Amino acid sequence: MDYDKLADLLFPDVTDDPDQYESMYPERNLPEGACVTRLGPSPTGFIHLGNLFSAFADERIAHQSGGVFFLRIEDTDDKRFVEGAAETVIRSLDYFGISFDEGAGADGDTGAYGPYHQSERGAIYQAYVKRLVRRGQAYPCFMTEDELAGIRKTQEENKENPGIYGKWARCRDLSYEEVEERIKAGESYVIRLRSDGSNESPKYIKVNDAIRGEISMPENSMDIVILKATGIPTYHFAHVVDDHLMRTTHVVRGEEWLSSLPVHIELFDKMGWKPPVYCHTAHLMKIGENGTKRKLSKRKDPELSLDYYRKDGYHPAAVREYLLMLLNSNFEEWRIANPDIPADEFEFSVSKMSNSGALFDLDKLNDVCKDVLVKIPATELAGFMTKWSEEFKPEALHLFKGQEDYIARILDLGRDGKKPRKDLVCASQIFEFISYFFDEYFRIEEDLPERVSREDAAGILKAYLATYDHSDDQGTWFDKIRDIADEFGYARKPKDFKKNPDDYKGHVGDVSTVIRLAIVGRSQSPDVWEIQQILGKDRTENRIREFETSLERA
RNA sequence: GGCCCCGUGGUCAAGCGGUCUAAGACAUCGCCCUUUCACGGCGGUAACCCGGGUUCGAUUCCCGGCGGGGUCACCA
Repeated sequence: MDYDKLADLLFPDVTDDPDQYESMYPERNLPEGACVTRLGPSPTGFIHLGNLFSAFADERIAHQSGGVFFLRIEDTDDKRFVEGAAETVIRSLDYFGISFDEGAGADGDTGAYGPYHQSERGAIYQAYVKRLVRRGQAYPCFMTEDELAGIRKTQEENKENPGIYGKWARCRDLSYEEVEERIKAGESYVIRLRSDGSNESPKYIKVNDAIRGEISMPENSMDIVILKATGIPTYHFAHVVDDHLMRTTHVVRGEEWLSSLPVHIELFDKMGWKPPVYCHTAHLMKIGENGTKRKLSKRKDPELSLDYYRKDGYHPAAVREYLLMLLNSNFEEWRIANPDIPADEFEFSVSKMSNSGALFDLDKLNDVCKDVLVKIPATELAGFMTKWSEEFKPEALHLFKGQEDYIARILDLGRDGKKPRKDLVCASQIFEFISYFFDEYFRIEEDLPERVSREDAAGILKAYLATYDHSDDQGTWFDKIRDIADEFGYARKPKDFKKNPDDYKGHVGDVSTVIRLAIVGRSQSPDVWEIQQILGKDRTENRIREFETSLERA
């Protein structure tokens, strides 16, 4: 068979010498040890937690080493195309503080290694495929879908390995004439790799995965499709060509790719290129309905969607912190030792990445949020609340927009000192947490303490109002409450009550709870005196009065 | 089913042949602090999947089971 002739028949218009691309996209001029990574999302633009997880790793590996992190849109499947994918991806990741150095962008590509949309790289792929054909390492295949399905069926029945190899690769050795004839007849065809691997007695290949160490697998023996009937390459081929030409040094991807690694290794080998360092990450898991771990699925699990966290108003810095914890097992300990250093200064290491699937733990995320939010200045959080309500709680926007100073004072309640309060988790929770500051949301949510009668409560409030002086300092203020406790037969100090419970109706805590109830509508809140200072004299007195009259009325 | 990955408390995980009567964090329980809650402090419950080897000695190495996950497309 004259492969040159076959190559020209298949690709009459392709005249490019693929070697020209080697000089068009030379080795990157980077310092020793700098890594080049990439994110290659399909163009649905939908970024989920798994992508984010992987993107953090990519970003850290590149930026920590002084390398390059770029975005390549992998739109080789026209069925999945969505307009404006690059913008969506960039926006989603930017929200979490991840930025690209080059690649696909909202306003076109930047960088010298493009195009960064696979759909625009047709000429490059074709040139290399043509060369493969010329070398006899790839061939056209005319098998129809039905034929393929039939093969699979017999293979299954005979318990043979499924796939196109050996005798099943029926188009492997077609004559030039037959190929020419079938093309003329308008038959559609794909280009398959002519694999050198043996299906019966495969050699084993060893690959050093940066996360998993040495893994050994049977070599590839399948004549996989490298160019679809549409002339567009499959993922496998595009990955090999692109990551070589774009000079990617580290490929971070999910472990679902592990099983196609032999294909990629053979492809790199046939192309005469050195494969990148592979980093196969474990999947994020969740507990399924049957109580077992399973991969998070983007169709079934809302918590995989980034919008899920945006809706609840999880702060990006917290999500980032949490994901970093899952990504690198020693991050958490580092964080405990270095509570105030930016996360970027943590020395990320690929080898410390977990190789078993981590269960997503909302409790842990919430806890991380508390620690992260307590370090964010209140004014910044106030702005965050405005943005969040703009998108997810528009009916409450007026409470935040333009009110940032007021909100900041509220959010700062009890956050100073060496033991700051940590009650802020996420925007939706914060809204709920501070809702009593908004008159339209304020209401009495809980009952009086058990030890306080309705009459006593009304009396306590009356007495409180009578002695209330908005300019009292905190000490004076609470002394007055102790006096009221005394007056109504409650112990001035809880300890007195504990010692002699029969001498009192309760203790000062019960009395202050009544006041707290009047002011915030619930029995738990930050310091009431500070709340009153923010609320102001009038609103404070009004709330006391209103609760008192409501108690008397009933 | 073939192939591959993974297997330490409820969860995330240290451990890389003896220092393991197995660290830490979250969750949980109890106590302390305290006008409530939160914070903080102290303490408790709780784990090396099973069976064979190798070894003076296995959580750690090897093999076999078992369990979980992934993958076997002209999808990525």
